[in-house]
Amino acid sequence: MSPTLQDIADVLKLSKSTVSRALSGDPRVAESTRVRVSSLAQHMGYRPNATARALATRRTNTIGLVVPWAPRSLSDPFYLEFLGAAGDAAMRSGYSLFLSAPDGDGAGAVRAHAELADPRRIDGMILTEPKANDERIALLHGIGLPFVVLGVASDPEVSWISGDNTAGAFDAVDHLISLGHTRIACITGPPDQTASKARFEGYRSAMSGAGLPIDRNTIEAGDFTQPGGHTAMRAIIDSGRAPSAVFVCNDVMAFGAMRALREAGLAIPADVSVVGFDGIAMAEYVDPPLATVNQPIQELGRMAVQILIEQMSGEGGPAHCVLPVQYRPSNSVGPPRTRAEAINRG
Amino acid sequence: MSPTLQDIADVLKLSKSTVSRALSGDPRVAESTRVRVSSLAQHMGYRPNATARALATRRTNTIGLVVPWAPRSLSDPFYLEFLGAAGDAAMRSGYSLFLSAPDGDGAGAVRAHAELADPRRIDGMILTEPKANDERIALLHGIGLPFVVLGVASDPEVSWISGDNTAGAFDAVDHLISLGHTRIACITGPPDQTASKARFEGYRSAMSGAGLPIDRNTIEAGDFTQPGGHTAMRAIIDSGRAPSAVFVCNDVMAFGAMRALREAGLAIPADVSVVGFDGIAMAEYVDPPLATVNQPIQELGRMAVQILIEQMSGEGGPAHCVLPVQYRPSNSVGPPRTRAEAINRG
DNA sequence: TCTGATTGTGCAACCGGTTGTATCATTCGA
DNA sequence: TCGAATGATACAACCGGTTGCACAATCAGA
Repeated sequence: MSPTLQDIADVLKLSKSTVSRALSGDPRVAESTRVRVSSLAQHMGYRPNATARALATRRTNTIGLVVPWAPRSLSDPFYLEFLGAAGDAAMRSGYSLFLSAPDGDGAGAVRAHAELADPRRIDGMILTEPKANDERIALLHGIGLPFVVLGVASDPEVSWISGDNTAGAFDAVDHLISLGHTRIACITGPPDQTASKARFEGYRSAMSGAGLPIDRNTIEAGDFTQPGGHTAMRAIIDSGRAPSAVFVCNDVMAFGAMRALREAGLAIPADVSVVGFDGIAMAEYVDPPLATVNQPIQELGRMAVQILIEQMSGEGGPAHCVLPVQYRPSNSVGPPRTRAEAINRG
Repeated sequence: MSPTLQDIADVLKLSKSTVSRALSGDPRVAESTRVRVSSLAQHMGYRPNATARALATRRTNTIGLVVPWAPRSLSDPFYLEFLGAAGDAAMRSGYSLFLSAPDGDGAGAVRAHAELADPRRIDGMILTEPKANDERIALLHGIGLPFVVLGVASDPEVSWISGDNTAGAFDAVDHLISLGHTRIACITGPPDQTASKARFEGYRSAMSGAGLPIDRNTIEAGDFTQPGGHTAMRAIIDSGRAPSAVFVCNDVMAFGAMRALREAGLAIPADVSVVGFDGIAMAEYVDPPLATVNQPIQELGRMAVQILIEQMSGEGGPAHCVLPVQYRPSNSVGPPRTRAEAINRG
């Protein structure tokens, strides 16, 4: 058993309250006592029991994070990077990370949030993949637990942080348009997620801004996974006239789409240009390197923790934070092939 | 504030001990009382305070997991998948996951383990990326915290679980040899990690089993990251005679190596065959699809939790578990090009 | 010498559960 | 009718910290 405050107090013939105060730097204890206590504590290898402290202070110094693991997150490096950055930032601020990985999207996820939030294991929570009318947000509001959403929440009372989805998507699609593409497909994420909508909105706005029509046959909903991107791309190819470019709402789906294009004998970018979204490390390592919209993933993780800590301290109102993203062109995009265009038009 | 046992007791004019026993199904409370208590608890939305319970029972029902985030883990989907599976398995067994993501490999990581283990926040720990004489293992042993290692530990007292690194590497290299390759390079992981050594041993054993010499110039140590694989492959290419195949000790490095090969104008697999290790989802989506050794990643996660739970229950001795892996050929490997061989020999 | 700060420490309650043991009211056998 | 066995519940200690308040000791000023 590791030593307790009482053990130290016994040795020094002090009370445990004095020992507690000495270790916490309370100015009321004499300097000499503080020195004796802290050196003995050091020597005995004393470490405060986090559970007992949490019970007494009603603060756990722990942040909860729920990463739904199906179907998306498990296969998406975006989350690991976010997780790592958030965990690191939390640690630097004296917080730990409590992770829950429910294997479902619906009721299971809601239950997971409740089981994390309600037994007061955590002081605050980071919520990922928000949906339009998200049950989980209502739940946390009801419990009164501070939280921050990774993504955009419609309720102005809710704090959130997000990359600039719409602007990033706009820039990417605008670049395609500037290269001369007119038939630009789009593979979206799950329609109920706010990030999907925002990115699609950027696409839509760039297209209509250039006076380009949107062909329903070139819009497919994916699920943010490689197989999802693959299936969606295949559906677009099979639907008839192939587009000369495709904007995919995340990198992982873009990888699936690239594979579908290769399988169909279409060259990238000669036949079809591909752009992704997120800027995960892997984008630079596929062939050709994937043009994508760089999100400041680590910054998102750090800021999410920072905002959450502010929320937990009770100061200030809800924070809404949009971080700039940067479109990064690469060899997966190029001008449309005139010949292909001609064939398509024919 | 959510209601406590005392609140329920007050309403029903019972003592909190009776309420506690009623809710835990103690046979000593009358059936009628149990019904009254549990229906009121339900109605009031009672949820036991996990902290208080942990303090009283000295069990936190929590498993700690330290994922060092630099340089490797952040960029490696292997860990996210493992994490998800472990988290899910833990949840099903009534445990939660405590995550720590120190940003360093050395002292920082040791400290992170200590800070997680010592304040008795957790009942057990999963330790990743073991090294030859791992300080962290000694630390946990000293504290007396049950733990399981993801990877092989040399101390027979320590429980561990691992894919069959040596056999997997052997099979992969043996396949290359059977295709006619004789100059086979190897990009290893960090030399101090046991997984690196075991995989290299499989490589070495396949080579010597076939009577093939190992050229020092074709062995490079990487760091399990894409850039690391890229740098290592470039070093091998620059060292003089290019190999006709390369065995890379994890998939992520293999992606980096593939890029280096492309940059050097070498075709895969026509000029150089490439094999990875891990079997992450992304391996199927690069071009050409990467031949790799499939690890049962989710199974590893589940089993790690299971073994740990056994350790925590105190039953039985240490468990050592090797899960079979499966070499999966793909288009990134092919027979050596005769012409290239001829040039190389010349 | 007495009063009143000032300083350093101890006491005890509290956080919200769990659990060993005592108490009380029945019911049963003799 | 009495004592013992049984069943249901209450009491109180405990887990290991934190914290409000009381109290003792020291010291300066009157």
